[in-house]
Amino acid sequence: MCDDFAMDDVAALERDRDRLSRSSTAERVADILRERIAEGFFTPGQRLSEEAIGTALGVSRNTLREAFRLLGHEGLLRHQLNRGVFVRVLSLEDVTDLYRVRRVIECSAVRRATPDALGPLREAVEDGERAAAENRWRDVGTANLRFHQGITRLNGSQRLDDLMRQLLAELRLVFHVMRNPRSFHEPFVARNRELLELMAAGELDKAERELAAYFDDAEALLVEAYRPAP
Amino acid sequence: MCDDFAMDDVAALERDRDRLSRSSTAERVADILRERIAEGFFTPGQRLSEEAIGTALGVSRNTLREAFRLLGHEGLLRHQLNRGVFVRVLSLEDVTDLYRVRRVIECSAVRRATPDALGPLREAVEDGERAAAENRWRDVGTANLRFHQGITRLNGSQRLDDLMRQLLAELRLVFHVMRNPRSFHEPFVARNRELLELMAAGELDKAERELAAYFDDAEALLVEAYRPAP
DNA sequence: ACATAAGGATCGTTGAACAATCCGACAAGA
DNA sequence: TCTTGTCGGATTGTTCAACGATCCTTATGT
Repeated sequence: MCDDFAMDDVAALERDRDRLSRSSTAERVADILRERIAEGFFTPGQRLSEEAIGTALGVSRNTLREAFRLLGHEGLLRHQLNRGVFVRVLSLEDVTDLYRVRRVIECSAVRRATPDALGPLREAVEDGERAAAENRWRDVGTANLRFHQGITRLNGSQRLDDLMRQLLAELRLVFHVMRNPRSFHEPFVARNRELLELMAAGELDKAERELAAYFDDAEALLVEAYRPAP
Repeated sequence: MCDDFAMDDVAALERDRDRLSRSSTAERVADILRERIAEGFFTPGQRLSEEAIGTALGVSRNTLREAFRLLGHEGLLRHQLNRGVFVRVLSLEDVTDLYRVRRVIECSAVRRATPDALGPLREAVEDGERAAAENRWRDVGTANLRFHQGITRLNGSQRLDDLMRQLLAELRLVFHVMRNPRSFHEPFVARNRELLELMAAGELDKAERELAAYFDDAEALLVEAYRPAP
């Protein structure tokens, strides 16, 4: 009888799991498009045709339009009335603003670092170092984004985590335009390690100053080289 | 001839301005709904019926669904699959997170205050004081929100301004649930004045500490009294 | 009282249709 | 040759009708 109750309980939980993953078609289409943009399949400036994509994905235009609206607020798409939807091309001002926000959020986060919260950051740093040693620069970039998402999480705010996820997705659009990702990722592998060790040692003021300098350098490097199509 | 060119130039620019303000019906519907939520016409927890609102506004359900998607990301609406769209009810955790974000953003902003940038803040403080003297507590709340949007603007970041606009709209949902807005606005009229004067005097460290204490107090007051419907 | 089935309301999606807008190609005029 | 105007085609934005799926409420049976 106690065993019977446990079996029913487990079955009910499995049904709940099924419900958690249900989503509307519009949301699933948005997921697909989000991934395709992140991996560079759809490139900055490209127009997303309702007709073509609706046909390719086997969904109606209305559903696709809902999906486009879902992505609009994430800074990935730009709607132009009567002309369609385009993958965003970030301006130099956008890049500058991205870094301004990152300074505010990530420098605040670093001041809250405790050694027991650094596990995921350590992992990202190690993954980045490994990928760099093997010349996998795309993977270095990915590990770097994880490192910064991890820093943000030190703030302990869901909203800031969500915002940073979006900012890093936008930044990825910037990198898609760049010709040589190695030059933007390579210098920062060692600096991520340095930041991590400063935080682990509790030298939080120093970590914050180092992170601010890091952003100054990263921004200058990017602004110097970023050439969005006009 | 040189005069003719100048006249044509001006006329072309005016036409561009007309184009700037054109928007799709879905966007205009979202604007209307956003205002109606902000003013409390649609209240937290209320379900927004596609049928009823579509009929009332004279737009099709598809257009309305697009408008709902536009508002979803602003934290004003909550989609529930197969059950409809509801005006968000913020949880206590939401309130706590809102204040966490505000501390990060607004305390960073205060450190950047310069006397020549304080005009709009001064105006908001004065409007708030005037409204309080006349017992217009809703207007006090509005002036308070303007003051804080003004603080955020000191960061000089469009993205942070947009984020704060959204956070303050969410906070307004919290106030709609509260029974006595006066008790939440009154103590902060004088504290806004104090913050303003500290910034004007260049005492930025002190202003930042005062703002952090302000948020601790405001959050505690709100968390103590906020009772969202279950 | 509890469980089950049925009915109604509504959401999610599809597809067709039409009006409006935009862009490109081409022709005409200076 | 360059500029302007016109037209046609492509596409977007919106509406409408329809249908299946889901959820909630109500009714019925045990």
